[in-house]
Amino acid sequence: MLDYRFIKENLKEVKENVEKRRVKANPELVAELYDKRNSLIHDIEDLRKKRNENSSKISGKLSSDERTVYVEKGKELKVKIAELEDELSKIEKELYIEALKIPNMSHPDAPVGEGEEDNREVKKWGSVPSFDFKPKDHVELGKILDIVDFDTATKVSGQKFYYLKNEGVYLELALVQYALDTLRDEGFVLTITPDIAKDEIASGIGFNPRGKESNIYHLEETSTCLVGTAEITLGGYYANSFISPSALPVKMAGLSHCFRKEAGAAGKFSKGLYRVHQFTKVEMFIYSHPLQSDKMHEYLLSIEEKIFQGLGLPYRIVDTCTGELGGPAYRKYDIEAWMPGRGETGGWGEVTSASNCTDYQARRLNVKLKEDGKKMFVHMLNGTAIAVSRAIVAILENFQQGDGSVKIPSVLTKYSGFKEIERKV
RNA sequence: GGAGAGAUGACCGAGAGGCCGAAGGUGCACGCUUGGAAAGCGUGUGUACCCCAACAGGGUACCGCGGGUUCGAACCCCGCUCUCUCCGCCA
Repeated sequence: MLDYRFIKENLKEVKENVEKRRVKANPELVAELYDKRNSLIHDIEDLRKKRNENSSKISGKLSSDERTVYVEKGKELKVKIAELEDELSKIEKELYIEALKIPNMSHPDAPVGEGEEDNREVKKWGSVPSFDFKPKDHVELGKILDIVDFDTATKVSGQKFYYLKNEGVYLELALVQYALDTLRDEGFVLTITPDIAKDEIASGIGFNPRGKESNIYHLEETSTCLVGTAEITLGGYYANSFISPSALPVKMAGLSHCFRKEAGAAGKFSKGLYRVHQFTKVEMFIYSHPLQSDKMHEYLLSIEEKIFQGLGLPYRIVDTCTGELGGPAYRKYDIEAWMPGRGETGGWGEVTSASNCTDYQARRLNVKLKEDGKKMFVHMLNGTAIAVSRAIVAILENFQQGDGSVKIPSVLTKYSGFKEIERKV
């Protein structure tokens, strides 16, 4: 979230940004509530001061008459204070809820726009494969290679679940290892994170753990949820703490499962592995000095590129437009890999996303840094190293052969133990 | 899951209704001392928010979290969470 005072003092800019982001939020109301809150606090503190003075008089030697007077006075003050405190807590609740709706400010260079079509393509890498046969999509390939089974998963778990089978299993593990090795070499601290997190952590990151629109699964009778990404568990790692400036940037990688409800997300590009309720992902996370975060953002993107270049997958980089940034991001780069099975002629499909969330998450999670006696919130960034299910889509579809077999990127073979997957049916 | 013990500032640790934002110690910072260092001495050393031009000053709150009792609560009462020990269960 943004700082209340910042909202009030930069009302014009915040309003403009809300427009750019295409979100429903009311910065003016926040500023108003903030003022109301402050004046209430002022009054309450004043009364509390009186109460403290009054009660300290009672501790001295007093006649019983005097004593009674002060006690009565104290009782009066107590009632008044309680009234104002009730009012304050209402206002604060409202203020908080309203402030939460306000998105992060946007990077001046982020393209302004509404939807996908307004994203700015900043780079293309590799060449889109041309086939001398009609390429299959990954669903069909998964079936004939006998490595992905949707039908049984639908019976057992429901729609948008899948079993990985046979080489599919090794393919997932190989991708994970490849990503982890890459990140280890980059000096990241490797972790396997919990797949469950407390609501307060999830919402600190910017996920709404409850509610119908929420994309994440809340666990009944607990105040926890299944993580939609390890961004949550990695971002919670340093919640409520100070990080020493000399330790920055803190670079962490987290392997986790990701669970997403994806309610109402059915669509033409949602088939197969592209949009599923559960997948495995290696996530990168950086706690950065505020002055370094733009640079760290580029760094995360460069690692993502390295990983996809290593896999030999053609991709493009997109600078996400303001309407698509989501609440916490200040700027976001997506990598979209070429997916020949997408639509009639193939298309780009998002495989990674790197966001600079500046201090938006750190403020709620209370992750600070003290430098020269000054305290500030750290900047938090996240990026996908490998979202396994989507990487599999791209690999199967790009590296398919005329006979339906699929060649495996050479960087993976030392982990997978095979160079290609042969057709089984 | 059952039983017990505990949760105080960066850390250790006092405290058992008003004199406590909190003794003492350690650590840390600065200064003195020294050829230099150690020791020693002195001073300082939490967080958040509000007022304010002010990292000058003032105020309020915070002793795990949330309620309650009281004129007044770190201290009393209730609920919760977490940690430790023992038992059970178990990959």
